[in-house]
Amino acid sequence: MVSTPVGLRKGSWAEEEDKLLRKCIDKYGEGKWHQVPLRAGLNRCRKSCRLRWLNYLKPNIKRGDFTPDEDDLIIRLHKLLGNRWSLISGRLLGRTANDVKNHWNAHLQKKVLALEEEKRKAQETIQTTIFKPRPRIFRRIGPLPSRENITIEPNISITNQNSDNLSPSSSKPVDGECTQWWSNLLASVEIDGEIEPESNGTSLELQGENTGWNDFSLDKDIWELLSSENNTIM
DNA sequence: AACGATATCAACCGCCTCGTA
DNA sequence: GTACGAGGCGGTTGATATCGT
Repeated sequence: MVSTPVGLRKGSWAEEEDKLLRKCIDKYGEGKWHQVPLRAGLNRCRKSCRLRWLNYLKPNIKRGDFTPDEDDLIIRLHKLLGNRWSLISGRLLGRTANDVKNHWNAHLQKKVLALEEEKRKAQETIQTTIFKPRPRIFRRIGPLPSRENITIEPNISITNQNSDNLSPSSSKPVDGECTQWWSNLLASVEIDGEIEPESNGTSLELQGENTGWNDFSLDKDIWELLSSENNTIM
């Protein structure tokens, strides 16, 4: 055994020391740890006595392997609380903070890291199969329609309060932000239409007979989302 | 059987908080 | 307001056990 410069014992506890400490706690109860070494007749520091009692001698301390349920609870609580071992152990009947901490460092940390890595790889796999939104290409066939008031069937009207862009002559005033979005959209129209519009099963082909637009495609989901708002874009 | 690597866990250390004088 | 001591906590260490070669 190692001794401190002031003569206090360190290192593993002997059976006799455990007996003395147990007897002392039985007689005086827990607490007043500064008095325990004297009362018990132990040549140990107060902290050493407290630790030995809390982590080893205290009744109802659960020994043996952690159950899967306990593992699961520790992982969840650690996610919530971080390295607050005393709080975590408080939710696990009979387990000490030291036990939980050791178990985490020896087993669960690796397990959690492995799971996170697995999850990350799975996420990467999913991301590689995601279809990115394609640019919407509008092709004009025929003359541009008047911007005074563009109506997309059935009841979607595009109007603008800004006289520099779309005409204010429409029946309903429009929200500035939405108008800007549409203005930008319209400004991006390919005038000479060299690029063929892409077509797939998820896009919605619309015929704009009255608008001068021969065809354009819009993702169906987006379209439905937009048109669900009373079929009117502001 | 011998040895090194790795895992496990009890114990220690240093710091922080809180109560008290 | 401040100094001090006790209690408590989390990080780290070191001894021992177990496993693989």
